[in-house]
Amino acid sequence: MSGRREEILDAALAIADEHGIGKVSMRALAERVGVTPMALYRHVSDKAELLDGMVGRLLAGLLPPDAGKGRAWHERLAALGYAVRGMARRHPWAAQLLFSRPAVTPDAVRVVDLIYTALVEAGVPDREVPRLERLISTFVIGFAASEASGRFGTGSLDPRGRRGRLPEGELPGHGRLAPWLDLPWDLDTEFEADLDDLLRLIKAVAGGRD
Amino acid sequence: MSGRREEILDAALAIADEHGIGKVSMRALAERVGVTPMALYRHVSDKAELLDGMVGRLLAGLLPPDAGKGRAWHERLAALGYAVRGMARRHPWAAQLLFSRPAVTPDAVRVVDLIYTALVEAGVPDREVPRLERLISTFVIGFAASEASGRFGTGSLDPRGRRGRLPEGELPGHGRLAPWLDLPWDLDTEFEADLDDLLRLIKAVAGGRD
DNA sequence: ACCTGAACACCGTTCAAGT
DNA sequence: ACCTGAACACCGTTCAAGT
Repeated sequence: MSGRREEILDAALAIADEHGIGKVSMRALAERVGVTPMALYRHVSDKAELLDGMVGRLLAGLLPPDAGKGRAWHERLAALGYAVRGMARRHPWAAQLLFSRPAVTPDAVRVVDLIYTALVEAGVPDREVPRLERLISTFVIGFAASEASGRFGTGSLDPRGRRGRLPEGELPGHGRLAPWLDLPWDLDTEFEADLDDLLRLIKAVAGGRD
Repeated sequence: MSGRREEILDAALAIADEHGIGKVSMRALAERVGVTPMALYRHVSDKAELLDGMVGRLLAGLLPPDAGKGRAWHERLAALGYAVRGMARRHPWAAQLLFSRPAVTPDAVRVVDLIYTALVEAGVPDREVPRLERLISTFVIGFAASEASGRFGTGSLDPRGRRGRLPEGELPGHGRLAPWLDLPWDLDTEFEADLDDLLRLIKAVAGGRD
């Protein structure tokens, strides 16, 4: 509709990408658009609605143009997973926001529908499909948010520091796994292995019951 | 150490539980403690450090006093999962914060160690244990955060509203699953089923390779 | 050691007024 | 229809000063 609203969302995305979501204020945004803060409220009802609009923009870019036609269900699911993670890496501020609101915009519903149809095609019983969709999307968004926020740490340094803080013997697990915890690890291959495991889980639900 | 710091954290938790995390400001906190805002900086270096301290408090209450001695690995994992979800239900503001910082406090490391030892006992190959720990904790925290923030919607009303927004035929998945989407659903049994599926996944990794 | 007062550089949002 | 100015009720944090 209004080209002004799109211009405002463009500017908000630019600020978030350049300086972090914390710098996206109505005042800073207004200055970037070249207008008074109050003028924004003509095109956006709220700051919350502004953030929703920003997330909506990213969701719109998530779907493959052909919806993955001609590819197997597990390829379509994996592609979507990689797309979400890639989006979170390009826009680290976005992952946290995905947790805050239900998927009600048209683009978000389309993404959910893509997962539904893939799960149905995989042979998951109809009544289990919505639950598995939430399981998968929760994990994928959670992984993206963890990565973006630094919850996964940086690798080799962290575990070493952790073991140092508590007395030996109080952390038997860390002690036994020490050789693996000291190794640098790669989130790309980890995410790949996680998606593999989730596909296996889907197949188990598809084949194991009903 | 300083009893003053504990008093400050108590007050911050009380404000967050009563009025939401958004009302936890240095100024409001100071007033509740009965002191000037600046006095807080003697006991807390930062607002970020204050939030870390609040999360630390909750993590300390998460571990079973006996570390689950005498119970099977899958019982210990499930108990921890329910504990995390319960915590997020009592303190809805906390789940989002768990995503923001790596688990480096002593209590957080103890929780990670509990999962490590359970996975080792389950027969998961050592080198896969850290990855599976991250997979499980990411899902559990993600579920808790989704529930606390309303990402999962409220049930019956939401899917009906969703389908209405897009033309028929554009959402084949929603169309097929309509009977299940209109049903009210229960997050308690959903979380139980999810944990079951994750335990199955763990067993598959434990038995299937290496 | 512990706390205060005043100040700086910010917020989101309302409301009446301008063109 | 669209934008502005001034104002209200807030923020986190620094810094010099008090006891």
